[in-house]
Amino acid sequence: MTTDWEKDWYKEHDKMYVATDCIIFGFDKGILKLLVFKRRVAPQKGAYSLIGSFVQLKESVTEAAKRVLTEITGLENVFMEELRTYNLAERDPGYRCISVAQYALISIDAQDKELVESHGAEWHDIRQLPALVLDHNDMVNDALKRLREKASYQPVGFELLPDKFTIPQLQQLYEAIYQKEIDPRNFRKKIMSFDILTRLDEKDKSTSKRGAYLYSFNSRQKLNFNTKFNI
Amino acid sequence: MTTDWEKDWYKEHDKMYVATDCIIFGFDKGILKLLVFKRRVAPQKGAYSLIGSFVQLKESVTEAAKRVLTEITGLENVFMEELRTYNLAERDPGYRCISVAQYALISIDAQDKELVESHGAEWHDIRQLPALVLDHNDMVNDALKRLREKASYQPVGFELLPDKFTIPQLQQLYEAIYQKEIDPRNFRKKIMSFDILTRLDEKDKSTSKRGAYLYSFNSRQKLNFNTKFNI
DNA sequence: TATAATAAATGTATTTTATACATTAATTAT
DNA sequence: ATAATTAATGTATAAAATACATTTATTATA
Repeated sequence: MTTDWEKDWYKEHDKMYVATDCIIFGFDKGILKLLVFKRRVAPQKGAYSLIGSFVQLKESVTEAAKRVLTEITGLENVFMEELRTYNLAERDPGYRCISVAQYALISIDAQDKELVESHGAEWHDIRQLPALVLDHNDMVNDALKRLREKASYQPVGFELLPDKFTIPQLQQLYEAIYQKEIDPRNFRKKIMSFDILTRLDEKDKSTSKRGAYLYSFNSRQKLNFNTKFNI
Repeated sequence: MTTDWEKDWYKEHDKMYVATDCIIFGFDKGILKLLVFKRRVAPQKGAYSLIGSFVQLKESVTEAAKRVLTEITGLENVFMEELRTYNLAERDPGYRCISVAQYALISIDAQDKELVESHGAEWHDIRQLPALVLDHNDMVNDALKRLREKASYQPVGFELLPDKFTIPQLQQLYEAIYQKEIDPRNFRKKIMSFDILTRLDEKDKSTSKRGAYLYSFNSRQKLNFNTKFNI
């Protein structure tokens, strides 16, 4: 395919490390959380960081992120989307390394809790995060911003809930994403208008005597991209 | 900062080439255009590609993109935003190389036309693009999609117009971005409601006897992010 | 077994925004 | 003076967002 001449042309240029870091969101008891881990190896042993990995030559960046995510949470087929690259020449004091940040939404109760703990990973309230290494706090802030933007024009975040959830739980999730209160009548009306939820014949009575109906999420295929979703 | 032990830890991992490719949009005579260039060197000499460069160790990805953009168009301070990475292990048949795609919006009449031509770069109607090398056509399609999304929730694309422009020109731009006709009464009403344009005491009479008032764009600071911009 | 307590569920009126649509105005060329 | 041409404008209707209070189902307990 390429001639030797062409390969030489490539070789004139610089190579660098490419990493990927995962901003992993979860939602538990009304609180939006982030999975961070306490580094057990150098560099920066003992410091908090996002979960990440160097990208290997044989794998795509996406594959690298999924590899590390599965390794730590036991989950596969997780919703994950590229956020952006962090690419300043001096961002990593060790070597030149760019990082492709990706954010993931996972259902906390689907995770392999022991596996997570065995890797030194911890769930932290998004409003009270520790200082993270390098530019990882920037990544988290940018990911949160992206999540809010995305939620403003399409239903989002169902990946953060268990398979069966109640409308009040879904509302709590939106309140956690936006960090503001939402009117329950308007919220329900809006969500229902999208026709993406199926009401089950089951109730969750853990938070009220009356109980709230459980719903499951329909495939999102029918969603019109231009749907306005201002809540 | 880092110990030798830590440096060894880095060195266990793979390095790769990091490139950046620019999806450069322009707007000329009512037509949305893309700047592509005919490669004068291997690999793929003679083929069309986006304008791009390998990222050097001493520069950020953003700097690399601006370097090549200035080199080819003579422009500085161009609007440019990261689109996403293209990172499949097998995307480049030569060597492992990921590309950070960035899209730029430039005012065609501000470019250095001769410089552009001297680099073999050409403006092509976005609706009739030639086949581009590697995954560059994907990049263009994704960038167009992003541009449309962005335009749906905030005024965008003023960078594609000269400093002074008329409302009909601005409408043409939106029609080119969305590839559909827009009602001129509703368009004007909507644009004016944002309070981002200043009417000048000058008219452009190149397209009508009556002439259309020229406007300039106010700083976008006052824009509310949540502004709905469905046209 | 009646009552209190509690969160879930619902409806309506008002305001804002989007959409659809046709005429008049300013200017130049003839 | 008139014809030709694009720019500029307004209004009525439909759809969506917002603000707001009461009833319902259920359990615990008096």
